[in-house]
Amino acid sequence: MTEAPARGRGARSRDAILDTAGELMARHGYAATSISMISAACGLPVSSLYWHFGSKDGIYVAVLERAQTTLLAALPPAEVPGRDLDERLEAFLTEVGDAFQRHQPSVRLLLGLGMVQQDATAAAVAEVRHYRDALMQWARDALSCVFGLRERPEVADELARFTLRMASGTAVARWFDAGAALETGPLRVALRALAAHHGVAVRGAPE
Amino acid sequence: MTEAPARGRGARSRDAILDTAGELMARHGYAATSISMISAACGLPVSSLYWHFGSKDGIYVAVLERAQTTLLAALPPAEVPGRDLDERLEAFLTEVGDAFQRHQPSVRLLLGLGMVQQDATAAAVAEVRHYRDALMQWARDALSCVFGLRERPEVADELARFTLRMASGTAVARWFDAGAALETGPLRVALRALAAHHGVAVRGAPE
DNA sequence: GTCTATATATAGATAGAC
DNA sequence: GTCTATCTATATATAGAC
Repeated sequence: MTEAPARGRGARSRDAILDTAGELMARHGYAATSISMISAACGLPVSSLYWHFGSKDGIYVAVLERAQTTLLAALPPAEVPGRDLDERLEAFLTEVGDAFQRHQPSVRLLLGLGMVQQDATAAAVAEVRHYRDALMQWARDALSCVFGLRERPEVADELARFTLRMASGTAVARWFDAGAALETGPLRVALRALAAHHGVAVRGAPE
Repeated sequence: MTEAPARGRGARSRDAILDTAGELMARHGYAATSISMISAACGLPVSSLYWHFGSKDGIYVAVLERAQTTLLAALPPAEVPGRDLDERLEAFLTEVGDAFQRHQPSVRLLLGLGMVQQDATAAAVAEVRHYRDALMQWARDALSCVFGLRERPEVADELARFTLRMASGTAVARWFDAGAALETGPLRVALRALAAHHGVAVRGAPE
């Protein structure tokens, strides 16, 4: 969206800046991360940061943009494999749990916007909204595939919302208790029960 | 913990400072809220803020402390009323949903610490940990009462964790979509299913 | 594209009169 | 306890040589 990601000398600097900025912002938050901190951490002078991104907010937007791209690109296809519901549900939960585990910094970064949303640029907010929408749609599609909900979009919607909120809540828990993982076991039971509650055929009781 | 809350001239100022500081910090986050902003918003000079709280961090701790006290005091007794499981579960969910709705700023404030945790004082972190622990214990006790889990503490634990994570996730959702409420309907279905999954007697199928 | 040097504003915090 | 005035550090951002 901003520029091609892989080129000569300047592009490497660009990436280095985004790497360290992302790491620092994920750890300290946007407001608490200063340009000088980023400069010191990545070795390039402040003026270079401004040459590349124009402003602190520009860096922020670029960081979010990249985190979003990375995270969305890593999502598996919404066509969850598996011949029956149980296999697909298992595959879905494994994928979600893994992605959640692998992309901790991105998740943190994107969640963190909440605390600065009021001050953030329209561009930054839009970036995160887009990310959120894309994630939601993916979850909806994947769950629709898992439970066969092509005719019941509102159910797919509820299940997706449920799943994402549980994931967000777990991310929050991780702020206090590093190492908190997405509990896919209870989530599986809950999703099955919710589907069944809406009259979706769920071969075999949850227990 | 810091001083008596209701006295003459100075105490009113103290409260005014905490009110506006809490509001600003809940909206912008800790780092993005400056002493001068608070001073301007509440009318008292910066030196008064320092006289009362010593430092910006002191204000933060006091704000968290008060938010915690308020929130915990508002929690209903863990002895959830109701003659059968369904009545108690309903009462529990209503209470949680209401508290969640009523105390939005406190929740936001306490969640927000996550983003500054790395830099925050030990005192601030301890404050939030204590809050979190108290909330968790309350949920555990209440759910234990709802489902009759005195002999199954690990199940009560799982249900409480599940509930709190869902609540946290919903708080996050509210950052993007104001007006997002705790969906007690799906939560009820999920909790019943989880209890049943662990062999707890849950008279009547969830649907 | 990267560097040194710097402009300008505001941050957190204090001094001391009242 | 509250005020005005101020110290010092650091923030974002720019200028201009290389």
